Amino acid sequence: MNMLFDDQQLDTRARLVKAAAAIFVEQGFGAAKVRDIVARADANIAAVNYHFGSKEGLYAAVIQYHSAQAMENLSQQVTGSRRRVPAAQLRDFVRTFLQRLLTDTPQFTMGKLVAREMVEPTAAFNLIMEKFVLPQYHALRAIIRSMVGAAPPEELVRRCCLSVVGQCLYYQSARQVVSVLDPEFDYGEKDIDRLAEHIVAFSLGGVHQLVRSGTTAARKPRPARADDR
Amino acid sequence: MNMLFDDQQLDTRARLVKAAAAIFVEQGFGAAKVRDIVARADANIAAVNYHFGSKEGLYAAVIQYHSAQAMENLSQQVTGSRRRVPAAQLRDFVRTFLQRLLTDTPQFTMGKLVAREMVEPTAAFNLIMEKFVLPQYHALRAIIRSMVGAAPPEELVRRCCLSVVGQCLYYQSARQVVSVLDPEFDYGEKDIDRLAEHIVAFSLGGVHQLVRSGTTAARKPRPARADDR
Amino acid sequence: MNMLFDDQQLDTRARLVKAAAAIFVEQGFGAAKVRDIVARADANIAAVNYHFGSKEGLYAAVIQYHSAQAMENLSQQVTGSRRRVPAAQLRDFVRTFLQRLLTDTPQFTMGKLVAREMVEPTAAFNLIMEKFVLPQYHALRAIIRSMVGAAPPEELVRRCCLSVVGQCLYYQSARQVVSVLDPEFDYGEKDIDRLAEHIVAFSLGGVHQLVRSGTTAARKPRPARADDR
Amino acid sequence: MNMLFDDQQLDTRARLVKAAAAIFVEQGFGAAKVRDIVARADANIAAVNYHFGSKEGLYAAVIQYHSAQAMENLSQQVTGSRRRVPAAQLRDFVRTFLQRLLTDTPQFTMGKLVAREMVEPTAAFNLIMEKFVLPQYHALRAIIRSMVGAAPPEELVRRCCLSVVGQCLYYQSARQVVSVLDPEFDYGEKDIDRLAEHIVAFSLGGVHQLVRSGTTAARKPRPARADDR
DNA sequence: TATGAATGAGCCTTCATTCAT
DNA sequence: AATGAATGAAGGCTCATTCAT
Repeated sequence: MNMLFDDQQLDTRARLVKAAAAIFVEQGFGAAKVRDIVARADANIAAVNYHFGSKEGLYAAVIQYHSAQAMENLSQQVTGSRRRVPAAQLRDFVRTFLQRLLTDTPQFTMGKLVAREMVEPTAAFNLIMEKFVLPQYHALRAIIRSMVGAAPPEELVRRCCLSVVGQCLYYQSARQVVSVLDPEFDYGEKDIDRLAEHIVAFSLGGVHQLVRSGTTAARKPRPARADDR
Repeated sequence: MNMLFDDQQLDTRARLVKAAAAIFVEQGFGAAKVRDIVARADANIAAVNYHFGSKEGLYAAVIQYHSAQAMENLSQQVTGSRRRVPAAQLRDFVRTFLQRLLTDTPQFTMGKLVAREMVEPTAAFNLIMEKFVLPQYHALRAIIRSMVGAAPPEELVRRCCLSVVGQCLYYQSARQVVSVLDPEFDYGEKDIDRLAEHIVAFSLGGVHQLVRSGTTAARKPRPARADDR
Repeated sequence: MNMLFDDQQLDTRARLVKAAAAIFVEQGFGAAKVRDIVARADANIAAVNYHFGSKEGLYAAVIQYHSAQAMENLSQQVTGSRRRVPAAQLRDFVRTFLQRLLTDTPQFTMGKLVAREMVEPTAAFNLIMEKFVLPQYHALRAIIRSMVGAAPPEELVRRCCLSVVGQCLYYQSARQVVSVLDPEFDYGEKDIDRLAEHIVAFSLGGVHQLVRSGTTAARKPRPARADDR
Repeated sequence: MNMLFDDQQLDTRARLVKAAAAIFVEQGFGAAKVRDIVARADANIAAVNYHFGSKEGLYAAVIQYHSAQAMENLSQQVTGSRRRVPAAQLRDFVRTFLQRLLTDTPQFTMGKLVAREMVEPTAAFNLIMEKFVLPQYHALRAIIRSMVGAAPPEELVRRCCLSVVGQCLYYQSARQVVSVLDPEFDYGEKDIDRLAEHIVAFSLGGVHQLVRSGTTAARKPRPARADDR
């Protein structure tokens, strides 16, 4: 049911948002030039000011435009894997997270833009946090919590979340490094799936290890069980 | 052997390199202004082009200037922990890596600059890779390899390395996010030590889990064997 | 005979003229923005060019719209004080002139607009001269002439007129200066009345002095004669 | 002793100030374009920002540059006519004031700029008041006060000052009107002298009339005389 | 060797006007 | 008759670089 849009059929406003998303992702807010954006959108230089007030306004519009859809995607994803075991939920989360982050299809631009905003915050940082980062973080935290039980302190859960997210984000933030260390990794669907498997396995091992060892202020480490994974 | 430099005693060239390092780390290459750099170095506006040819040349000089010392630091570190068990070597590596990345002392600027270069590569990317990233990567790879033995494929080792590095780098790249999710984490020495403990424990668990499960993307984990870990 | 207009009942054209008058007076022709005018008139951005051809056309329309009423006002005023002695006529003239210039009621906008046009002429200058300035000037000239008799040359009468007008206009053109030199002068009705008294008395003294001394630029004032004044 | 400067011999900074003074006087601060100024000064577009920070900074520099000389001129003028009778002092004041206001020689630019600032205040208004307006006002007030004695209230003196200044300023602010009403007045030296005579005579008559009549808030109203009005 | 001045390309933004419906 | 969108010229300003001494 994916409609194919010819840019010609979109109005100027939509073309600007689309072009801006691509260029902001490629170059970052500061380095992006509105002249490049309007050229790509086949619009007039003054159109940005007319529709969005300023370059910053356009940036905020890009975020707002995608946030509704992103929220829905997340809730679908959470709902869809709610009845599965925690490890499977984690697998779903990581795979989807990586897809959004690494896939080059235009519908997944936001992941890259969000990643950029984490590394190089702009005035829209709070908006990004609220609309994208925190919802995803809470989803992940719920999964991790369901894996470790109620006993471990919040701090342990939080650090495990950040360890998971950090592993994923690295492949987006440090693409160039990855392409040097692992030239065969071409960010295709298959690569991403295998990477997801790795991160999930690594993280499951990490989480269980922490629960077992009870470090990081853990109050009651539970004994390891045979079916842990 | 740490010489104390009074800025007044440094020549213009050295003052420029020092000031540039600080500002490039704070703002990135693109956003840094040479006027700010020369102001901080108490030098003339034309000094950058005179001494280094261009803003890019100054950036390269900053990297070159620090690379020798960095190499030495790394080899000392590697030598120092060579006789310890792999887990302890990993602990040393992670702790040092995090210190360089997160500590605000001026002598550790390069870690942040390298982190920035991974996320936002410039013309100096290759130089950075060669002088900083690859040496550290090889050191980490050797540690991981010594943990898993000769059997597991190179791909598994590489991914474990990136999982370790990704966890560390996230705390530098996404400082703003961390400060929202964990406001009490203030990047002090104690915080960094505890964080290192977490990442080491998490990563040991992850590595062992992957060794247990046999391959990077194996669907059917084999039963754990006695000599695991 | 003052009709009360509800802005809602005026058509776009009339609302534009009204809004434009206010904004042109406040900011001058050059600094006024048609976007502000149409916003105030609750009209479309294209309405100005549609109805008046251009910003300049709107400005001309504002002047035209008010000129008919202004002419009538002046003739009423002249007729009303025709049978009084010249000094009383001058008092009427100055008081009315100042009221139009200094009072903030919207029905007296034109005085301020005319004052602005004198100081900063635009393409509409000739229109303003013909419709507003010259009629008033001729009225004032007639009063002065009736005070000095037929003997004094036209030049003397003209300069006296300009001296009277200059005194009045200063309080409009240099409002900011007046508010510094005389902070208690708040352009209220009472202030304006007292100011009119001053200017009339000062000007009567000036005119009589010049008549006594005989010529405009006499170097050696002749002794006063019995029939002076 | 008037040195002739060839613009080529002035440095960029001075050429900018000179060109800016002329253009600011001609067009006002808002309408003046820095591209026109730098073209006239034969300088680069970035020179304004380099030397003065901004267009506003250049405007302030123009004022500052002329203020020192203006202060000195005024004090010389005051000293020079101190021993003369008040009427002669007034004649000196008005003549000098008019010359600065109306003469087209470049050394007298400030008068016109100050006049413009009174009518259309900018951010530099306070500076202009302090450096130009108030000193001249105090000089004039002293002259008027010496003419009327100590008895009349300050308000009367102030209004007489404003009446004198208003007459003078009108010939600058409303040049276009004057050129219509009095086409032969060409702002030459002779015209200005005769105008000064008129304004002085008119004002002397005005001041004396007011002292005689004791109006405008006089504390002790004298009994009305038969020949009043 | 080292500097303060000068340069020009290019940035975001503003604004009166025109277009297409 | 009237509108919202679109236009393009032009504005002030920034910045790495080069010039002239």
